[in-house]
Amino acid sequence: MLTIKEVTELTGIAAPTLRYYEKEGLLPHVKRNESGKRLYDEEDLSWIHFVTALRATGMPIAQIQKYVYLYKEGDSTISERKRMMLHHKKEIEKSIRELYFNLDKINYKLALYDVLESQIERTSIKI
Amino acid sequence: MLTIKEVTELTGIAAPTLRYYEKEGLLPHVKRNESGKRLYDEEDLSWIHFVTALRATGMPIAQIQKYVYLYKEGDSTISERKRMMLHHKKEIEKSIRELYFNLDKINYKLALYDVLESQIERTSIKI
DNA sequence: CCTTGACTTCAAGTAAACTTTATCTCTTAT
DNA sequence: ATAAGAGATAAAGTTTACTTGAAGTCAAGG
Repeated sequence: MLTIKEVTELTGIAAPTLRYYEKEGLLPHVKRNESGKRLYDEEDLSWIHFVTALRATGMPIAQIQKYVYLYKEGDSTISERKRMMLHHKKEIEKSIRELYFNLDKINYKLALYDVLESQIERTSIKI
Repeated sequence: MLTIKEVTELTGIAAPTLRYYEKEGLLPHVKRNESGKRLYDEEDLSWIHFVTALRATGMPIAQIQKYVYLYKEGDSTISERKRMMLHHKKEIEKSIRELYFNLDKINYKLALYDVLESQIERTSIKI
């Protein structure tokens, strides 16, 4: 069982953020010791990693809340949770496609700069 | 020359957002007619598309402001602008890599759901 | 004992990027 | 001549996701 400090060191997530996630219901079943301090086990850690992956891929807190709520409901919600993940997978793939699409535009801009710089170079030689 | 309404229809960007971008200095040289209404030409449109690409790839407004400021300074800032674009290109590539990395985790989760569902199916058949 | 350090809670504050609202002006169709 | 519709400005409001601050609790070390 890890303290909140150990978890911040292990995950890089700030303690207030961990508390915030828990308060918002993103981290089910985090335990406490006798005096009320948080204790994280392996399962908590894997929830944290999972939530982090969802956040890093743009899933809003509210949607993760809903997912965790379904998780708590038990096995009867498995197909809905799977549907959520499938949908999110498609959203990530869409984000990646859009990033590539816009990356192309940046690369085009960079190519223009190459042309511009070589023009300036040639001009300088002429002078 | 297009009115702001025509530009919103062409680009899908709301009029207040176009005004906001201009006020923040992201759109240089947008002209006005005699009565003060905005008129956009081809160059304005390509700025709008460029700014949109930068925003869609996560560049903050403040950084775009700086870029446009450099652009207004003239040719002497070409190498710095190119450096900015190169840096941003690397940031986009990093985002893409991170999305793929986290997509893997989602796919792993989905695979778990497949296993779970087939288990439930088999259990049902047994009963 | 008592102070220090690591927690706790709750409320308020922050940052970024828009968006909305209120008020005003101008052009045009009736 | 006037009412509607498009557009302008400035200021305030909204949303999302944290982050910070204030105030209190508790166990351990000097």
